[in-house]
Amino acid sequence: MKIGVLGNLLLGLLTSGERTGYELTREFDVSLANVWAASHSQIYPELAKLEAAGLIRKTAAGPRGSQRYAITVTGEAAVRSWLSETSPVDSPRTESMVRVFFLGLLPPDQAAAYFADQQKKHSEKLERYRVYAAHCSVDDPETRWSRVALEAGMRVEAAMADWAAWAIAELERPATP
Amino acid sequence: MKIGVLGNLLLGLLTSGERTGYELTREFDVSLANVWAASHSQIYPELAKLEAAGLIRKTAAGPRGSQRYAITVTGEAAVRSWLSETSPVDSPRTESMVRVFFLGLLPPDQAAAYFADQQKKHSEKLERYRVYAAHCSVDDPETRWSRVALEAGMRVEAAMADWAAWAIAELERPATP
DNA sequence: ATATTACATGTAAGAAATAACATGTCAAGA
DNA sequence: TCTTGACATGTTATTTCTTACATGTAATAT
Repeated sequence: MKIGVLGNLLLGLLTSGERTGYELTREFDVSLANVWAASHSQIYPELAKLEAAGLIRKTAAGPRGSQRYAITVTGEAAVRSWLSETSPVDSPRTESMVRVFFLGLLPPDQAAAYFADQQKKHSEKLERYRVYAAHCSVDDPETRWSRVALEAGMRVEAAMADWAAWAIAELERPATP
Repeated sequence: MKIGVLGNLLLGLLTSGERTGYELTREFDVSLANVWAASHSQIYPELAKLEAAGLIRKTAAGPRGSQRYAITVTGEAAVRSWLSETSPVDSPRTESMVRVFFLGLLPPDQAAAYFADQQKKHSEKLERYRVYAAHCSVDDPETRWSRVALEAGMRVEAAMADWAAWAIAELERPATP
């Protein structure tokens, strides 16, 4: 039974305490969505799979038929081994960058509009990250790693917003021979 | 017959001239792989699908059973409409950032080693981009959009390399109360 | 009372992606 | 001649992801 990134991500979350599927889904919606998106229709079956593999187990049943899951000793070993014995493989699927390659198919004003839109989106995301980062600190063991991840997000969004501004300026600039 | 990002990407490439499946595959390997990865086992069936939809057509058959494809008028209309009438949706799948959230499960030296590894990888990628960017120019209509995309890549890789260095420094720094 | 919203968990169908299997051509060098 | 490597195109099985369908509970506001 092979566990992928989503499975290990769920295991990782459960190392910091028990959760229901619903709570895990919400954690994806609010913070994890920026690095790895997943909807409840993926999460519930994955939890069932992890349970079948003995990596998590059900603890108490809550109010509205909610099921609380806790990580098992085997599960903790699995997530640790994933972290220390394998290397991350990022395979990019960045539609917004794909489009850049084909902007020549659009009239120049539409190409410029594309970058303006990108600049806006990245600036807004940067702003959201900044607000969130205010609640985190590398000195707080609770929020330390979120803060480190946010730092990457903020730097990347700032870089992308700057890039979009650069692109707009470059497109306006008369060609230098 | 709905065309996804991969299909539109292939159409986009074919707007700049006829290609074989093999040539398209290589273009993914060398440059496009940085924004959208695809292997030949995805590309060949997708080409068949695009042909069935009348968006591309076979032209000459080359040496080793190679098939050359050209975009049709319908195909060009399709890729233009994709560019102008839809917005990009980037859903992140960044395993390397996922892992950051769980570095607390590893001993501190292994966490630091993770960032050192990330710094190395991003620096190396930046270097590769720089080499490639030397062959491109925004003033050259042939390489203009590659150059713009590369600019984003270089800024992001630089930001990520800096981030990794920052993270290492932060982890070494004694906590400020 | 009733309606709405948030809580809570699933399944099913289809699309997309990965890894593996499978086959064959042509050129260059040993 | 033979072998290696680059060229060239497919299929199959599996996993992963998205979208939509489907159901029901508890709290709050009207």
